[in-house]
Amino acid sequence: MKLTEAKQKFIDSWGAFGTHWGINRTMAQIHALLLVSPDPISQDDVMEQLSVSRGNVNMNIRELIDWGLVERTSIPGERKEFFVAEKDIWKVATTIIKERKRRELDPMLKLMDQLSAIEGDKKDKEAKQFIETMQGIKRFGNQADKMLDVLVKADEHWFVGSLMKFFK
Amino acid sequence: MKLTEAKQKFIDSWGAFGTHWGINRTMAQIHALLLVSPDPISQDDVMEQLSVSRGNVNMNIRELIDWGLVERTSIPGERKEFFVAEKDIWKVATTIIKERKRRELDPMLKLMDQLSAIEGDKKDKEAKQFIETMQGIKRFGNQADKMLDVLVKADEHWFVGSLMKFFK
DNA sequence: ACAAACTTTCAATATTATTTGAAACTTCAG
DNA sequence: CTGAAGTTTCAAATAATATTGAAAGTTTGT
Repeated sequence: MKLTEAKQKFIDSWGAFGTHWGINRTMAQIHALLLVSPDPISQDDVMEQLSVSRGNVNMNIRELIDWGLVERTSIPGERKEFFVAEKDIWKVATTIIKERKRRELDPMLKLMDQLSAIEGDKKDKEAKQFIETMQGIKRFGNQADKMLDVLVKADEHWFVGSLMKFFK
Repeated sequence: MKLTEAKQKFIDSWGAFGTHWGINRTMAQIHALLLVSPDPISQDDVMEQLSVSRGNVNMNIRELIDWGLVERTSIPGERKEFFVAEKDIWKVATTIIKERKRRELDPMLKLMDQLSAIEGDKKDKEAKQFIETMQGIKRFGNQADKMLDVLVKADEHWFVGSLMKFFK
């Protein structure tokens, strides 16, 4: 396979992969493009290479920056803005974990707290089952939360070295 | 909060949560409904409680069964089929992890293998960076894969006991 | 074999999510 | 201050995805 073809395939697949995880295709594709671009690229570059509109590129790059996966940068002598993606996959992954935890897991756990505090007869089968389910999710979520916290704070080498041994 | 209200809130939130993770809203809602139903329920029950069509319920229940999260069951004396969800959240989570690993992570790693085997000059900056990125993803993915394998095979008690200590 | 009860399928339709593009806004050099 | 270069916004258009519902298929009891 030739480099250009491989790049295209990576961008397409990363985009498809994203859609399975609730990330919009274009955002994932822009991320992919930036991941395989050694040098900073501009909005116009992205527009051209992915054939998407200026507005779309602008919005999605903004979101990627918001996630902490992409940075603005400038090139001396150029008026335009350029962008680069974090290339270290460990950092990319921990950033994503951190953000999704904050945006989705944490609020979900807060909700479980509310929901397991319903008023009503604990003898009622429905109520009993409901409270148990909510608490089960809460307990599990808290464990996952703790685990991910440590994971995110850990250094890659420590993780790969000590922890991976643990994971056989 | 009253039980009925709490149930509804849970179903809605589980549905919204699902959409952020690439799972369609109705499928997640049906799952939620089954999670909080102590007894098996029929397609008609789901239709009524969620106000969705028979076809929709049928398709989404089928998919939930395919994922291993829901089971068909029958009630003596009843002609209809009834359904129950796995209630143990640990099992639910490991099932989902197993399935998504198989459906998404494994194929992605296979692709990375192909893509890091491009022909071309390793001196070329673009090619070098590309190969490095692909291998980085592959390495990370393999680690995650291994870790999730152990997690999935582990027993909850072992996990919570021994491993959680490790995760401070 | 018949028909009632129930389940499945899928083309048409509705809904939701994404994308466009042109106008408004900002920045900067001269 | 002016206008060219660049960026952002967002209502409208489009595309992707999910849902409906009626017809076809299946199972079961008599």
